[in-house]
Amino acid sequence: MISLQTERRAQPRNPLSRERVLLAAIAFADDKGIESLSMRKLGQVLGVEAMSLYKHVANKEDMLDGMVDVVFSEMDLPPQGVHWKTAMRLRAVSAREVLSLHPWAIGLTDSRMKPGPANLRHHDSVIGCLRAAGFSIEMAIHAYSALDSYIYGFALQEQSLPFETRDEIGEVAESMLQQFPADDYPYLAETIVEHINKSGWEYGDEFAFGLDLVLDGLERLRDKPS
Amino acid sequence: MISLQTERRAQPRNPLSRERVLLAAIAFADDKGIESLSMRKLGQVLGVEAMSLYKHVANKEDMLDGMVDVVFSEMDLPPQGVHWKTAMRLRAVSAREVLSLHPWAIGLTDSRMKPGPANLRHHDSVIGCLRAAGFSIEMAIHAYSALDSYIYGFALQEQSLPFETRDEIGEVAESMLQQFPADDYPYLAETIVEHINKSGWEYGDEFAFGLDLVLDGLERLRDKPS
DNA sequence: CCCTTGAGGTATACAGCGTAAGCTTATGAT
DNA sequence: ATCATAAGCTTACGCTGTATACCTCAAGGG
Repeated sequence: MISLQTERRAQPRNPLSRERVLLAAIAFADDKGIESLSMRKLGQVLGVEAMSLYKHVANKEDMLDGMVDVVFSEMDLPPQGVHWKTAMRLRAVSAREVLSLHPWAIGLTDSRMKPGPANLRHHDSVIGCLRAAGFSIEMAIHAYSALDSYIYGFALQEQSLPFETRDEIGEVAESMLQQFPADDYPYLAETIVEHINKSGWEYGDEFAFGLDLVLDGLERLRDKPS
Repeated sequence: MISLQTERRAQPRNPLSRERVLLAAIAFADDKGIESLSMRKLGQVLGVEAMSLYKHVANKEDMLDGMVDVVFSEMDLPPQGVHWKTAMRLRAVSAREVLSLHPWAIGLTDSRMKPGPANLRHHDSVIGCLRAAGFSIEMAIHAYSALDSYIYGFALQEQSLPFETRDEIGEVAESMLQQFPADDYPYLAETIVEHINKSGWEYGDEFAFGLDLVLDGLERLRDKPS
């Protein structure tokens, strides 16, 4: 009896916490995909019954919100003390990197309606960087909207590509070209055959092109009234 | 007996079809939200048992794919015979419009992995427009990636805004400003108070700004090697 | 005209889901 | 040692997608 107690105290169950739940859920989603993340399976991973999770999380929606905010907290904020373009580029690259590490996050749009503290902190920091660089409030809003649209849109497209590695591109391209008569979509076929399928093309490399397009455009407009 | 048969023939049950199922599903999702679209409820709307739907649709995933392709078919293709910038602007505006009419479509990223014919047709047409305007294959890929990232990203942000009408902006802004001490996110607070909450600001108006930013940038780079 | 046939629709059933309600157990303060 | 409280467990309910087997009925060939 007493020995049992001491044994138990020797290895005390370290209790769950909201943070442990969120981190486990993120790891699960990264690994097996968000669509197969269920409360029961997550409980199993944590050595716990499903209902125990509800002591640390209001419900699944709340858990997803929390997961998204953790993801936001992983993104670098724009560093201070450097040119605004450099700062914006660094935070954009970091944001894309994080979003591609957690591809499920971009799809949880419900969660973005209730932004968590990390999300708000991120927004504030970006706007602050732009304002400090001399952007008017109006231009800062324009700039933020344009940049974030591009970043999230790129992450969304990257995630929904039907291939993940370079090797897969060839297979997918081939099977696509077989499916349609190749005359139905001539330009698409040309693009695939002539370029995508050759050389070391990777979609990820496209990110910098569009990002610089937006940043250069913003620089030109910075001081114009709009 | 015979009269019964003739009566039945007078109003023959017009059978379901894949198209009718898809259109009803789209209407349902537009109306009640994609998250509450279930096979049983959809069957109910169509006056049919849930399992009947499976005669016209392989499974729910296939149905969602089909819905997304219908949405793509609603987007205007870039018109021929006008300046490429005009054509691109028109198709971009149409795409955003369609995506904001069917806000659920942008989140169905799984479906974009198996693009339907309307989706492929759209891609082909856009690439064709750029190539005809003198873009190299490489530059056309760059341009397409940049434009679509911006369009989808904007649609995604627009959808995940916590307000839908102008009136709601004020309420949301007020409740947000109350929630955080206002010193935590000073720039965010400033932006909300000084600009967003005033005047006739609407997020939708931001679309044109970023779009022209990208289009102008592309024009400048069109003939450069990359 | 009858009979077959196959497509369209139904009935039933099952495993898995989120989670409400009430219970037991472990922990930390008194 | 006691006891309040937090952590975890059990059970149960209504909902989901869909496999399987069945029924019904209009169309076409004999």
